[in-house]
Amino acid sequence: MQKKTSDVSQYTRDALPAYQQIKNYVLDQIQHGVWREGDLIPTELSLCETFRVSRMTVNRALRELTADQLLVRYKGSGTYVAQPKFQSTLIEIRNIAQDVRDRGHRHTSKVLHTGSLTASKAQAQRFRIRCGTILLHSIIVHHENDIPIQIEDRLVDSTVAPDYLEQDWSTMTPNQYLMRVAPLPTGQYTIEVRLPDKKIADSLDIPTSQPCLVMDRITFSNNVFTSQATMWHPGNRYKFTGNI
Amino acid sequence: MQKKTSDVSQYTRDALPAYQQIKNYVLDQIQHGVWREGDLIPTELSLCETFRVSRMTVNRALRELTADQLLVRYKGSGTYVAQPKFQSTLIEIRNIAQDVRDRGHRHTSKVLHTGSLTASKAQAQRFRIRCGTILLHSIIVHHENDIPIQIEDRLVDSTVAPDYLEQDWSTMTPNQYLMRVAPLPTGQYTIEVRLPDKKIADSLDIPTSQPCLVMDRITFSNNVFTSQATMWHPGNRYKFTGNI
DNA sequence: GAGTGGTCTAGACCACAAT
DNA sequence: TTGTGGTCTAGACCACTCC
Repeated sequence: MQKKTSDVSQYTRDALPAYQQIKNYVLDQIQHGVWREGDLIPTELSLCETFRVSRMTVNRALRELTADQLLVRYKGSGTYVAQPKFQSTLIEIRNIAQDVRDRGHRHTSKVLHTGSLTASKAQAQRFRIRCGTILLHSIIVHHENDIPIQIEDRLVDSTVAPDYLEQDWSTMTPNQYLMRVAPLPTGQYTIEVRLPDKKIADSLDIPTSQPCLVMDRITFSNNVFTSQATMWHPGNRYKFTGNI
Repeated sequence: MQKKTSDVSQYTRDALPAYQQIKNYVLDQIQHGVWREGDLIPTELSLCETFRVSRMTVNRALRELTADQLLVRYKGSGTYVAQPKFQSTLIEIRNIAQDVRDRGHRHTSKVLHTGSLTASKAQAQRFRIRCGTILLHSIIVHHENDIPIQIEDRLVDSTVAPDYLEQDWSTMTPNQYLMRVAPLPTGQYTIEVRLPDKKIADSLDIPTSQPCLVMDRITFSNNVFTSQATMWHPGNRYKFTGNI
């Protein structure tokens, strides 16, 4: 083990191309929180010495990670860890009523329920975890300017985030928290139209006859299950927007 | 003008990096139909001579286009124009009823309307085009196993695809066609819940009281407006799925 | 064996940022 | 002025495909 320069022998052992080994090294530094958002990372020449390769090889690794939006690079300045892309997918919930209005949105949230349970057989299969794994459960209503915009029903793997239920959701959303403890999320989602039950309708301040936009999302970090969430939005007031 | 090797002087004039000039050249050959899906394109060494650059520069251009899924490359064989990717975004419409069923889906489509119009002031602003630009208009119903799954109401810029209305939609969807004439699409979309009018409801074989999942999408290719589409899906039968 | 893409080197010149 | 990333060269060796 060295001090200033990390020991990278674990990355150079395998038969992968050198540029891929460097990419894996950088990815791991970010994923394990050694390098955080906005941090300046080693220069190309520094990585050349560390990995004993030419500059073009390091350049390719860093250029590809930049194309993947994991790094940002500035000529004359250096290479930095990028801010994570917004919400994981297409999410960015727009208030139809206030679409034309300015900003100054005030976000508040209210915890309706917290608890824990053990994964059922169906959940275990769907989440690719062992049956009986402890899952932490939260139901939170999010408001924008005192208007409910989302009910978030979420399950979190307790082995990934044992302190999940102790967080203060007035200063941080579950998404923000999970992006920190489980970066580089992958997963699947569905979007559909559903009618809310009485409890959900009341919490969203809508009648049970009002169809909702429902997003269901399962996320993994490093191929390990992190969280599952079902998010309900009143269909008369909100829509999803995104970029391609 | 040359014969076997194209005249590429129009690409090498500007001050762009050499690898970008080569990328633009390849993109144009595909966009203008000179090179079509599955075609073998010139080798790296051939492009080195054409553009008078080193192999690493050509390699970078072709490698980036491969990462963008526009080309596929085989060691020992050559570089080919890729088959266009499916739907542009997160789309992949699942039939809830047949979710568990096998494949063997049969896709058919029926053209409800075609025509052309000139861009209104609002459209011109929204699409970033000049007022009065000729837009080609189509309304198509897509069926899967004879069940209507989507109404696609689309506007296409006639300068990008003047022969749009002459296509045979039984062999190709508008999306597939547009991917060929305008590769690397970018743009924005929204997803919302809406009630269909009588005409849309009838075409989708649902009552007007059935909420629909509606996706609206504007696409640009090379920062030039290509197309806008509004797509209606019956909310009781279908949902969107995707990966993060 | 000839041709292809996949990777890599050890230099180089440049534009730009920080100082 | 020094250090950074952006680009480019003119070679090289390799694995693979096709003949």
